[in-house]
Amino acid sequence: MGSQVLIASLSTTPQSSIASSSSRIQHTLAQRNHIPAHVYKHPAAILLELCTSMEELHQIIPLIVKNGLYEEHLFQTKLVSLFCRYGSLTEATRVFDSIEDKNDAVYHTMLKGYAQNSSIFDGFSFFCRMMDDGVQPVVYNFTYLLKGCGESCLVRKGKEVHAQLILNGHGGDVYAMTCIVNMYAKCRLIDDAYKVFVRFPERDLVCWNTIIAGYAQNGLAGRAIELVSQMQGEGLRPDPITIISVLPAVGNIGHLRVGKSIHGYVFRCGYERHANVSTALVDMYLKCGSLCIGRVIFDKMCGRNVVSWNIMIDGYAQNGDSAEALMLFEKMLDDGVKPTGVTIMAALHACADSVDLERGQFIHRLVNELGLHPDVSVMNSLISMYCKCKRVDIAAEIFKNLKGRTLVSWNAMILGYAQNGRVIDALNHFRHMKLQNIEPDSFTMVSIIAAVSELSILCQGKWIHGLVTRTCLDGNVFVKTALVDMYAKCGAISTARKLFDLMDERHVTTWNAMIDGYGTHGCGRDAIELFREMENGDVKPNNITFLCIISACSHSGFVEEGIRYFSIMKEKYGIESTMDHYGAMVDLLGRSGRLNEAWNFILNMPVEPEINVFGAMLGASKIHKNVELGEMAANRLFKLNPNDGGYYVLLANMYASASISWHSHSKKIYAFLETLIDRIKAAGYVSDTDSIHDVEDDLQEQMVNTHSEKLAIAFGLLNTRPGTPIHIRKNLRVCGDCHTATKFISLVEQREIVVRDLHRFHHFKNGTCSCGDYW
DNA sequence: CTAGGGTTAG
Repeated sequence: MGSQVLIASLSTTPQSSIASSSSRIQHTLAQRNHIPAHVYKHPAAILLELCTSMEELHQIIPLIVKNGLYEEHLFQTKLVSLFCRYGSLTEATRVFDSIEDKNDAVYHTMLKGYAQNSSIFDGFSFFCRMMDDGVQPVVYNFTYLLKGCGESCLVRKGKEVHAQLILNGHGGDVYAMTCIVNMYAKCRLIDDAYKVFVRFPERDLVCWNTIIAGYAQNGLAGRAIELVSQMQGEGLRPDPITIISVLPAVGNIGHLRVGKSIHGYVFRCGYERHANVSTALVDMYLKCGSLCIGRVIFDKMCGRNVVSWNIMIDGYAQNGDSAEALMLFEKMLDDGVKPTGVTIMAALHACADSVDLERGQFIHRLVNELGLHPDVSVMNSLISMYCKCKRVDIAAEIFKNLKGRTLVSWNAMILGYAQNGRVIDALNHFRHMKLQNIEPDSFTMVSIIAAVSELSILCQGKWIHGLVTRTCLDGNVFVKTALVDMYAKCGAISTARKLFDLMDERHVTTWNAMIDGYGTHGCGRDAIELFREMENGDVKPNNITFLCIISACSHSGFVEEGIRYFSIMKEKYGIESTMDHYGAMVDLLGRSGRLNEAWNFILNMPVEPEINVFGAMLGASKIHKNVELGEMAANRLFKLNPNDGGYYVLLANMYASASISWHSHSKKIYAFLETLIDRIKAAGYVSDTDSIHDVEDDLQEQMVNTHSEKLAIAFGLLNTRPGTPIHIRKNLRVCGDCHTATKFISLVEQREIVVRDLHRFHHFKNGTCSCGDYW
């Protein structure tokens, strides 16, 4: 605006009146005593000082040319500098090239432009040209290059500059050496950074801040905090930048006590007026899990910027409070704050968590309006959101059109397919990714392993294990956990345990996977033993751990133990129950036959029971043939969701009629099955028609005898060598008759048969089942 | 032209 007035007046009024109106600027310029007064006093020089955008610059240039000032070094250098600042290296270079007698200053300015606005390699090329042209570099020229080396992680180049500086006798220059420390830290060579730092003859606040930020950014939070104390021991007081550098580290290790003491210091110094300091405080509290304190600071801070909003919204999203995250996001839009890519990613995260497709699509439109579609990270978040909302089709379309896909994009898609049960698509996508020479990472492998686990096919599982080993990703704790889970899901529970035992580092999900594995295999004792081991270790159980252990107790009939776990969850670990925990408890009580207790448990729940709770009640009523409670549960179920009620009825009917008659070998299988049934009947098997009603008597036996699991076992026996264990997977609960029949088959055929049903594993061997007829 | 340090993110 100031420039606009000046531009207007420059064309109409004498120079002197304009110059007198900007005496402060003129004074600054006058200090540059090597510049002739007629140049620095010229109004065009003042205009350039006030210039704030490329548009204004383009308006000023004709005036400079018209006044014959274009030949003056001051103007040439200033133009090069401004073009660089506004990001146009082309125009800067055009001005630079047109200068016939270039002075050192314009070389230095051009170098700065290249180092900051172009690839660091262009910076080095220009540096070489400058040397060839006989221009001697000054110390600060190296600092431009060092910054670029740090940003691009170019250690080799950085070390060259380091050597150059030492050779030129700048080893004691605090400014240059601080740049070196920063460069090593950014290149993740924090030890090298520290070696340079300790050799400083005198340490000022800036170099301390550099090394503190270096440790913080390299994940060494404790060391960063330690250095702040050390710095204070040397009589230096942390400034806002020290605070902003160290707080993320405090948050990362969740050290609330240290965070609070820093907060106290900030308060005493009055630093909370700095928006960035308050923002860093909010971030720290959120990362330490103290959402309320973070929110209070956020609500009363002045000068909230988009980063503050982003941190707050993401804080809620990360803590699972999607509703509050989205509420805040809308408030931000209402306040007229323009979202950035980070905002959008946090909001999409919240949409995905709450499976809110409608809002997700609104944000998708917003992405286009804001012109954020070239941001690959934002597009990756959209892919994840659509996958989570079961719209893999839309996600795949976005992926197809995505320019500059990253590994994250591929991972999001693979995970999406895996989570939506599209195992084949997941594997195909993985194959395409490798064909394009994109190297998988631990995230890729976790998704692929999870997808393969779905199949419950042991040989596939072993194949993926081999693949993981070949890609050298088998050291990652999450990959190993996925493998433990996979072996358990493929029925190889002892292999799972062997892998678990071999792990030197275990995450809470690792324990959960193993406990759940024992649970679904009916090894309740092992699950309880493992939980005890966990309680004595360093890893704290979470709400999923309790879900696994309660369900393990349920599968093995350890009702009292299950009840105890449910109570210590809240009392000892302060973990609140979710709807899944209530469902697991109803299952625990109901399955063991304590149906009235289960019903009372539902009536006494502090929150409204949802579908899963009544579903468990209905299932238990069915097992124990309690029609009265079963109907009550079913009624509540239909009220909550009529469609799901239909699903349950369908489930019951399908149970009796499922078959694999489509199979090409069906005739052969049916014939074989007939002889098999005869053989097990000879061994004492009696067909149970109890579970089928409304069908004519003579058809009943035939229907039961052709249940899908019997057909599948027959298929397995026909197609594998004698003695090979047979793995069967069933998406419903195994029926009583099939269970009995399978026991007999395992005896007469001398085969180990592993059946995975909707809830658990059954290991049949020599006429008995691992579930002890309890499931 | 005339130098060095900082915050959000799968």
